[in-house]
Amino acid sequence: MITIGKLAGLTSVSNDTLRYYEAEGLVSPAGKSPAGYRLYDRDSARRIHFIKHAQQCGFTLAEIRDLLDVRGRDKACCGDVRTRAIEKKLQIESKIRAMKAMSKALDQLISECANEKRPVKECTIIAALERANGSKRMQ
Amino acid sequence: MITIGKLAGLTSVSNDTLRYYEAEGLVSPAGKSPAGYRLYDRDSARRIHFIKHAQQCGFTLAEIRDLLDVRGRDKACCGDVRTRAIEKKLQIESKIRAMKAMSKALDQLISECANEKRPVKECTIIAALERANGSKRMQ
DNA sequence: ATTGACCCTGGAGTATACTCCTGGGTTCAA
DNA sequence: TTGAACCCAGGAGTATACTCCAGGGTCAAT
Repeated sequence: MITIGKLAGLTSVSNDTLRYYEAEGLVSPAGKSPAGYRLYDRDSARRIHFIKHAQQCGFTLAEIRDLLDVRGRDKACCGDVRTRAIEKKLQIESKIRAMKAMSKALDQLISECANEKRPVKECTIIAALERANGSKRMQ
Repeated sequence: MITIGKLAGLTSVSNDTLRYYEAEGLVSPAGKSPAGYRLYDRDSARRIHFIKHAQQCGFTLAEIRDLLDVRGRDKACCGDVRTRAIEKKLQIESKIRAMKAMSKALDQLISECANEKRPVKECTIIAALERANGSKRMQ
């Protein structure tokens, strides 16, 4: 059983973040000392690592709470987890598409700008952004 | 000169958003009626369209305020705008790379999961996320 | 006994881009 | 003249994931 500071050091998150995770129902200490200090066990550390890695995979804390819940359920099967992973991957790919569209729109704007010295009044980038009905490249 | 509601209708943003933009220094009405109603001109509509399109290109409101500022400066040249567009494109591409890494990590997790019916205790996805030191695919 | 490092609760603050609400004044048509 | 539709200011609320603070208690070593 370790105190909050030790767990924080072990997992590279702050004490505040651990308390925040507890408030959010993600990780609870295994017990409390007589003085009211939080005491964590090994599973707590596993849960923190789980949270951090899931975040790196793009899951929000709410989704991670759900995953942790599945992880703790006896009747749950691998497919329950897999479904969530696939769903998240689709979300991420959709965001990537949106960002690629932005990147492409910017490319167009940048390449259309022939003369950097031109006064801003004649700037093609500004003009393109002002146009009432966005051209095809901006949706 | 049109009232806020008309401009809102013209540009497909809400009255509240227009007032918010004003508070943020993005668009100010050209004047006010005796009763204190905001009165907008044609340039206001152009500015709103500008804001919306720049948002679609991934610029934040703070960056857009800066772009609008450049747009209004006589001494500014096209290069000032172009530089910002290039910078934004780099930011977006960096985000795309991060999201592709997430997508790839999820792919690995999903493909490693051989048996969907397996109980969650043996779930390879859960296990991978718990591992203390993330594997190569998760950085 | 005291010092410093640690822990506690509860609440506020951060960033972004709005949205909604309260309580009131204005404009216009019937 | 009255009612609907519009406008105003000021402030609070939304989501996300923390971070920081005040004011206090606890623990180990000296």
